[in-house]
Amino acid sequence: MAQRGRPLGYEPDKVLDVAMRLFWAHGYEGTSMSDLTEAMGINRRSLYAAYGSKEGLFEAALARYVDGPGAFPHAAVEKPTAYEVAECYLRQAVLSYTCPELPRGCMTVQAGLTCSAEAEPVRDELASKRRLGIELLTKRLVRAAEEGDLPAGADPSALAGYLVALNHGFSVQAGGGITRMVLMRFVDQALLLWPGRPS
Amino acid sequence: MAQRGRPLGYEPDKVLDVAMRLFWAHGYEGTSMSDLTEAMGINRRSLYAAYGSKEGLFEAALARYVDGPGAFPHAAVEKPTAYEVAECYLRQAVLSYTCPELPRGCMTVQAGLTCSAEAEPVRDELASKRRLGIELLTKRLVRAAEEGDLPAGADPSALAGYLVALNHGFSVQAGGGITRMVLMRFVDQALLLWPGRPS
DNA sequence: AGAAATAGTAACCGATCGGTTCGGTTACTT
DNA sequence: AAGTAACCGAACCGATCGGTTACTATTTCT
Repeated sequence: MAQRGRPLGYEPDKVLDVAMRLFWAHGYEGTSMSDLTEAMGINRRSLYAAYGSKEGLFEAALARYVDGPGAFPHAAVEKPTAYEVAECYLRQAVLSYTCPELPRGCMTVQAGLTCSAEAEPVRDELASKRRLGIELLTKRLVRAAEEGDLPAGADPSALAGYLVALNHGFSVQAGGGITRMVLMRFVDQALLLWPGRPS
Repeated sequence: MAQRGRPLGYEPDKVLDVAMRLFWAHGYEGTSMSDLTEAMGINRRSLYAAYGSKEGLFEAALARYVDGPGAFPHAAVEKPTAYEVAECYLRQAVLSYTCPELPRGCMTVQAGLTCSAEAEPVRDELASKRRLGIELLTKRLVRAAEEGDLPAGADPSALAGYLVALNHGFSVQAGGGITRMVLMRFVDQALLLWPGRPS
């Protein structure tokens, strides 16, 4: 049973990528439907047929982000030692947030920290995504503590929150124009302080 | 020469405080003129007579913020040792960002990380204010290094950027609903790692 | 060939955006 | 009493907001 009716006139992955970049760079409320349809090269009606609403499109774009440019934390927690997890997490964050081909910063931070009352569901969804990041690192560092990979008495969940705070701070700074080279020096500094390292 | 004509029907400090809180909680573009006039309890005309434009009002509100709730970095850099500077800076940040009587987070982070093209001057002004925070801490830590208050070889400017990144990350997390108690544990963790401390 | 299904386009919807202008009123100084 | 300045609500500006209606175009199935 082949597909019936007129085939799509655009490539879904490509136009969703365009939407992701717009929301990432200008935020949910800072991006208008006209901005989107113009940049995506598709008609308003086609967009609504595919995603139902602006919020629906945003959710699809956000999903694409966390599965693409924002997926590096999942790679980081695969590293064999806690130090390597922290190093990979922070360095990949800075590399991603200052990639010349992408908007600056982390989409989950940049796209909607605050908003009008109408967009609160979007803001809350972003906050929820950020909390998932803390949980991901917490689980990994709890395991590290069990494996004796952290100094005795170190608090895995506090360390996870600390790393994520640094990450989000780098997003803010990258969005504000701080360069990759400078941010990487901040990372070097943080890694020098990692527990168990000579200080 | 005393004042002539009818006196102001509102208290400038109080209505500006209301505007500050609105911009802080909902961002520059997430706050409409109708939101502002309604909450401030003054007429649209009076608002334009006093501040000229929405952007003018925002600038006044932002100035009030950095001179009020956002002034704690200036107190922190007065502390006698680098460690006390860091401790005061981070703890006051978390206390301020989770104050029950105020919007969550730091206004310079929350009020406009991203925006539509029309509001770029506001976004850039906020980024500029954040850069001033890095400079303030850098100057203080350079002095600390000169005084032998930091381990030999420590990089004052990188440490400053690191502290500010943590600060901004705490703002993001506070805005996302992480509680004061939890954030303070993240601060404890960061302070345990401060260079020169036993790890 | 023709019906069914899906995607296309453009014009249009009411609501709201930031900002302005309108009289007309009120309060204080000289 | 005269003059000055700030108050008020409301109506209005063009533009844009997110979302929809009516209609046309292209494909596959029967």
